Amino acid sequence: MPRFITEIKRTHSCGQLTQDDVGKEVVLFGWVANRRDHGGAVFVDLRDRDGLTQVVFEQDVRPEVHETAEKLRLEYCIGVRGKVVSRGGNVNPKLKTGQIEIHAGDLEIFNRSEPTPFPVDDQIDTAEEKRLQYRFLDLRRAPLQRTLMTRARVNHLTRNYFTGQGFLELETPFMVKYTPGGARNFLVPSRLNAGKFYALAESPQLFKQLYMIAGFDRYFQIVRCFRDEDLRLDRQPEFTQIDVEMSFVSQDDVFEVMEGLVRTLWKEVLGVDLPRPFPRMPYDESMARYGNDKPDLRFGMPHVVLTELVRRHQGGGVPLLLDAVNAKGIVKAMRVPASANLSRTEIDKLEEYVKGMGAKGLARAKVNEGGEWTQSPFAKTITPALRQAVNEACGAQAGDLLLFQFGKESTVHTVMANLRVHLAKRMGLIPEYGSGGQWQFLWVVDPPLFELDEESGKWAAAHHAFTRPRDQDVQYLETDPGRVYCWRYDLVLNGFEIGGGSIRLHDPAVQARVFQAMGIGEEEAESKFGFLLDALKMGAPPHGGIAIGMDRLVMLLTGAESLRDVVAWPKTQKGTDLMTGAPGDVDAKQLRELYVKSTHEK
RNA sequence: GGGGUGUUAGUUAAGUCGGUUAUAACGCCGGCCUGUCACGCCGGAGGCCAGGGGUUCGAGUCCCCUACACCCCGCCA
Repeated sequence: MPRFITEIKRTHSCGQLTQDDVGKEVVLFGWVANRRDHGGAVFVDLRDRDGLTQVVFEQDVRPEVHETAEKLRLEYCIGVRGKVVSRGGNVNPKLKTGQIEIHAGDLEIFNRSEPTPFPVDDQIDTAEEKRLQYRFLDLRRAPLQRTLMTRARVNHLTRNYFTGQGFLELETPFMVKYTPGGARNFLVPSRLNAGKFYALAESPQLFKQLYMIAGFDRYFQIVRCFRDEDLRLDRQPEFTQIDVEMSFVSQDDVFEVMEGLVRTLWKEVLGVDLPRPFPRMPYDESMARYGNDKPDLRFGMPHVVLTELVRRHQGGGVPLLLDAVNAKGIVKAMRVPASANLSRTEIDKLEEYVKGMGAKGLARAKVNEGGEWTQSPFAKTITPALRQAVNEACGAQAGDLLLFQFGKESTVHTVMANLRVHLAKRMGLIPEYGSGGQWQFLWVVDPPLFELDEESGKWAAAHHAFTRPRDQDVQYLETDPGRVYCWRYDLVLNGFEIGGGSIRLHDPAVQARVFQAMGIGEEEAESKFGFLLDALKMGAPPHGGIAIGMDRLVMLLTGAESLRDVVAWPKTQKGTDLMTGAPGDVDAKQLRELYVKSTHEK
């Protein structure tokens, strides 16, 4: 009897055969996705990454093969040889291959399978903990296979696109020098240099700039990055960036190249034509209207900043608001349309929700026909003038609910930003994936170069120290650093930051003034970034670039609910790998070789 | 570091007001079945109710602690 694999080669995939193949002798390899044993005939749905094909084993055609087929169980890995037969009027419309079936003449069981800890089917309702523990089985399921195949396609299309645009795919080191500030680094102890450490690169940032200075002109890389920060739904400790840098470019040039990439991906993967150019919004407007720099523009409910209004009305009879304004805080409101129809209980729940984010409470006002407020802590004391002004500013109609936050600026923004998204979900304003849902791309541009560090009172680089300030703002570097805006940009899609970059500061003289403003002395700058500062002095070209969060992009592209669904081997929220058990203990000997001693007490 | 949700059979869930033998579906095991495709029928096995402590005559159920998973704040230039 001939042997599968060595003598009998696979001829087709399980998603390939159609009516046109009827009569062919074919060989399929795959896994038993389902079996239906009717005694004299056994039906098996054979699965590979391409699809399902029904295979029939009949007792009175090949008794010995049928006998083996009776032993088949779910997830057995098998090879089948047989004839493609039309199913005539008995087609299965749910299957791509539903017009045909295979009448098996030969069968080999490559490997049996123990009962799997959860069903390997398309309906994923297994606890994620179990899925991550048996990730290889989870990945056998069609939805995850489709996602990873899309991811592979994104990789391929990206390489094609950039190569076609004259970019060079160049590599950068993972093991780099530790630099304080920014994201926390994973550290790698050096065996050959006692007491010294490498850091795993949080991005190729400085190296890609050095490629520009070296003259490579156009660089891209699909590269793994590492950051030892707390995890989120859209954050993994190791993640992949589509990293890009270009010489002799303006912000518009960068946008054009990147919009071209994104448009290509959406067209090729989804068949969607994205409008061009992508809209842009100044950073300050984004903060004011949406409370963060990554607004989801698929729905409205913008914030209304009332700080000036309250100031003008000297509090308008509401001491709390006046206090907030006098303490350099801000006041924001959001109009929730009457249609939301929030119950008292629901609003109380919202209050608990915002308190979890540091809010002191959730002031509210129900607007009635006359524009008066009810169910509001402000109702009794607020002056009609301020009330009317607020109603007008918010565009409040009878039946609407106004929600307020006031106090520390950053808290107000965070709370209101999350509240807006929370309510939109509750109100069903966010289109579901595949429902003709919109793709709201947005460039958030023109942010301040510095932000005030609340603890130290010092100006710190809002992004990194090598972002180019706007030429007209350079004059304020010494006198009013908060007034200096810069060539920094984020690409936002549906409320997720999927990329960010900047035009770099290539002028060493301005660079020195930026460090000065941040309180970084020449010596400190030299020790941290000496090599880059040297390089900037030796004919550095004007340059800029961007990095796209590839995992996030694929997550949104595929409608996945979490980064973990687009990363083949993800970590849990505590950074562990439930399959391998990483991170784990190491031998004392290894630690000694690395000059490392743990201070952890068990 | 903080706030929230959850943990019951291999899986997904139910379990009322604290009450005596903890249910169901799917899966698994045995048997029957030649047109199923969520196959069907008959029979069966399967439980440290996450772990620990407490309240109680009595705890899956109430309280406290811990662990793990998930969501969020902080953090992530």
